[in-house]
Amino acid sequence: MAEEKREEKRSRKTGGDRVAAICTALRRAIIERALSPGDRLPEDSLGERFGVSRTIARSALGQLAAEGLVDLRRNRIAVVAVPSFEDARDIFDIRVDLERQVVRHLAGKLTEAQVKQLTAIVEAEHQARHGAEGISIRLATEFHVRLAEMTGKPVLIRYVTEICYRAGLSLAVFSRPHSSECAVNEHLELIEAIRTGPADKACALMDEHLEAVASRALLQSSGARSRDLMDILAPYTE
Amino acid sequence: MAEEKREEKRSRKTGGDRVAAICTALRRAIIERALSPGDRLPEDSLGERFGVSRTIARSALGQLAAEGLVDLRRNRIAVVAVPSFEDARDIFDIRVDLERQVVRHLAGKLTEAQVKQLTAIVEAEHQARHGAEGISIRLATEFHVRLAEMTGKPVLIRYVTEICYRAGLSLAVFSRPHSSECAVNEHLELIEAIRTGPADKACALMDEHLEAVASRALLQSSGARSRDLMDILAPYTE
DNA sequence: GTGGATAAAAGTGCATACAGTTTTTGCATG
DNA sequence: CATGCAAAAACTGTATGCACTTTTATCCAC
Repeated sequence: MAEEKREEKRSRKTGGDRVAAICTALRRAIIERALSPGDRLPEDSLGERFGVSRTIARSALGQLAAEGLVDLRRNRIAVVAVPSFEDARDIFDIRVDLERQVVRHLAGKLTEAQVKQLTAIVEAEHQARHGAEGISIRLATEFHVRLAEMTGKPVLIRYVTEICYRAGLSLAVFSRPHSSECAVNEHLELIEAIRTGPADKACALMDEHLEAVASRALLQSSGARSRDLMDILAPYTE
Repeated sequence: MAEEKREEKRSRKTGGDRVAAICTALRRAIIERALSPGDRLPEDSLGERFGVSRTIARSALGQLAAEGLVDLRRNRIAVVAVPSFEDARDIFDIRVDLERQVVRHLAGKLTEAQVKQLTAIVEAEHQARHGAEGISIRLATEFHVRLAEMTGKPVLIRYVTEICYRAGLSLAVFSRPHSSECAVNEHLELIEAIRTGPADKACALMDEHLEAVASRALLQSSGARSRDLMDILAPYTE
């Protein structure tokens, strides 16, 4: 069994950045909730799963740890990060600022092609609305990431992308199943506001949207799933 | 010569995160301008210099690349990143937002000990005012990083720290020798405003301060040192 | 059974070896 | 004397091996 060499198809010569490939796969698995906060990510298994050595898997984990998606402690197995409630709040605060910048740069400047691209994503969100929840969340994230990419500003893109993924992970911890995304309409309104509107108006709408997402998830359920011993035992300690 | 085993003193047993040690050293070298944008960082030399294998050096470079301080391209030697002018501008824009958050959280809440700590840094800045320029820049950066640390918010601390280092690197590219930091007084005023003042006022002062630093460096010298072939040859192409 | 020592298993930390890829150097040629 | 071009040197990409740590499983006393 161990000797099976599956996936030997690809050229295997100059494998175009396999670390990045693993990162991409894991990011997606995390945002779609195929992986949950706290899940273990042993280097061996990871490497075997992707057909690479531990070296590569380890490097990918390091990268994801730098992005705040993975928790890496010395001599310990890596785990999907488990953001605290405070972390989640801070992540959303920063996200608001960053995305406001995105909107400011884009307001009134979207090309027709860009509008079409964004609308397509929202359309996909609409389709996925009753399917697996993970897909909805991924598409919602993709909407914001794509928006950032349209600024063409590498630095801004990098930070927005990272913070969006972290926000998605935070939601996995603190939002309960069905409170997540009724936000499809809000995305449509956003497109319209950015396309036509003055920057201030569009920014305000983005603020509102993000604050709504955060509230739906964070405020009302602060610790809904927080399997913290203290909370669980609270009713019993009298 | 090659066989010399210097630095064999330390226990060598369970070296407490040597990757982080290298990162710290390089970050500091970069911010102090001992390393300049574009300088080469071969894994071998780096490893030898720090008494570790290429594995560790490589990992450190990966980390710094994730922070935007190092440029890493496949099969190519790593170099200290060379931010473009647009990057620099975007970095400062993001910095303003992040540091505004810091100030907002801290306004009116600094303890006496914290004020003392900050004042000590500014004092050191004052001392270093006529010494090596690199030291001044490091201390100025340290002031902002320490401020962020006082919020106790890990996420915010991480992003502010990273963006401050990137800003420092940007200044290395775009600010000319003596335009950098006359900002010692501004730091003192900031401490005072944050200690006493209402959040809005302190935020405004921080905005002003950062905008001033950016202007002194970025606007007036847009490309002063941009050793871009196109610029250098422009006068000759008629 | 329950607690607890202890040995096996599973994993990480790191150096090293080797294959493949630039980059440099040295040399012959026009 | 510039210009290719080919061989050597310098580096990176990745797998693997071994030491050390943590976790899990085992077994024995009580």
